[in-house]
Amino acid sequence: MPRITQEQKRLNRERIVRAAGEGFRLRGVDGIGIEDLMKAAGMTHGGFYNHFSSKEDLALEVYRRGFTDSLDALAAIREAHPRSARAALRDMVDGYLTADHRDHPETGCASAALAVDAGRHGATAQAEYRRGLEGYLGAITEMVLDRARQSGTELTAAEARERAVAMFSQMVGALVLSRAVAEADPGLSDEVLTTNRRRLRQR
Amino acid sequence: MPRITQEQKRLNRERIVRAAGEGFRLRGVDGIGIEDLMKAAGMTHGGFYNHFSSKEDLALEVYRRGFTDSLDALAAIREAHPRSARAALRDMVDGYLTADHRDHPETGCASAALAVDAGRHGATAQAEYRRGLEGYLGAITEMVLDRARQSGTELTAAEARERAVAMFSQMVGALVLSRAVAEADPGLSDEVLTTNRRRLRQR
DNA sequence: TGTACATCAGTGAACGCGCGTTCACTGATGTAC
DNA sequence: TGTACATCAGTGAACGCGCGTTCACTGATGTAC
Repeated sequence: MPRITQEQKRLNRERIVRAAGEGFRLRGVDGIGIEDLMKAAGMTHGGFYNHFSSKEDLALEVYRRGFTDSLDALAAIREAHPRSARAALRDMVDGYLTADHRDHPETGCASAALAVDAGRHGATAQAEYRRGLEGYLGAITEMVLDRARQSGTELTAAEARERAVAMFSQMVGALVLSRAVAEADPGLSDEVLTTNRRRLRQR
Repeated sequence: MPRITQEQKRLNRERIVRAAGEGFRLRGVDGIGIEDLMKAAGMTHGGFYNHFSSKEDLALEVYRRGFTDSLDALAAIREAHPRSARAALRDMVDGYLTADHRDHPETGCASAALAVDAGRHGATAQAEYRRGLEGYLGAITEMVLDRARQSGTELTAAEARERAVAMFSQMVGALVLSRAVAEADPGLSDEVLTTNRRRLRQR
């Protein structure tokens, strides 16, 4: 059957990256093999090296893309509330700290699912992760500034950034902790989500 | 040379658990092998199965012990400030969110280093993790209650628990994020630590 | 536009390595008398 | 208390499996004329 169209090749590569994005989030970079990833992408494992020079190379691509979906989602939330950054922030927090997000790391935030992996996989991986994190923090900072502006409150850019960093740290920690006990203690897991949602809403 | 004393066997087992505690925190349960762990414990790999029935069995032991050191440390902090829970809480946060703790996950908080692993390794692992987490949250809740009592403020147990959950979530998230970019962007990594330290101190 | 040939993406077998686990062996420890 | 024997913790080789990676092959695509 091969050879295939250049366009088809591009699509196939895309499917590998997507499958890896889900597999790595769910089971960790070390927790899933190339054969399984390629199977999930609908191919056999041999062709992998037509697209990537190594598994590590693929992991870097996944770290690089990891935040783009999240940033798109954030942008959509902001567009849905053009006149109220307060409402947008509330939607962001409420959407982030849900049972659904906890139960589906494979399609969720890269920051929470890949943070520990990135920390362990060296400076190159971290550099990609870092770019996404900065983008995310920057977007939240803007939202915090918008909210202050819209409510007529005084707020320096530095203070807004501080709030964004603290807010996002709490969001990530809450998601990670709720996942860590999700199967063993659903009640505690839910408590972590709802408590953090409520308290983050109070800011 | 073998056979050895029963007491010596107990000590050897302890060294394996300690080495695994550090190795798993640093490189993940899937990231380090039994040969390396046994070498770190000062033995050859063959004897491993005199102590544990499988690697998973060892991982459970590590999860089980993971929080005891942290809980001991917390108890020490509380004893150091018998009259001021406010000071104890400040010490806890300041000690947790340091560059030293970030740079040495192998001897640090199990919650932050093993959370993602525990989430991925099924209900048995999570059950052990959960016990430690509950202990930690319980201790922080008590400290928050003590602080309110000492300052003459009204505070329900439920409200104290909420504050403890939110506080610990933020601490874990901050540590995880700061580790995820530590090598690639030390400035950002430090910012995450200091910002969260400052904001947590304001509660 | 048609033809002839080079290219190359996917296939599936194979390689080599490391990992978790098993095993025969050793000899000091534990124990039964 | 002493002796004779069973036990069993550590050693290091070996096993089997899965993983990341390589490779010969195929045949449709891309391209040169």
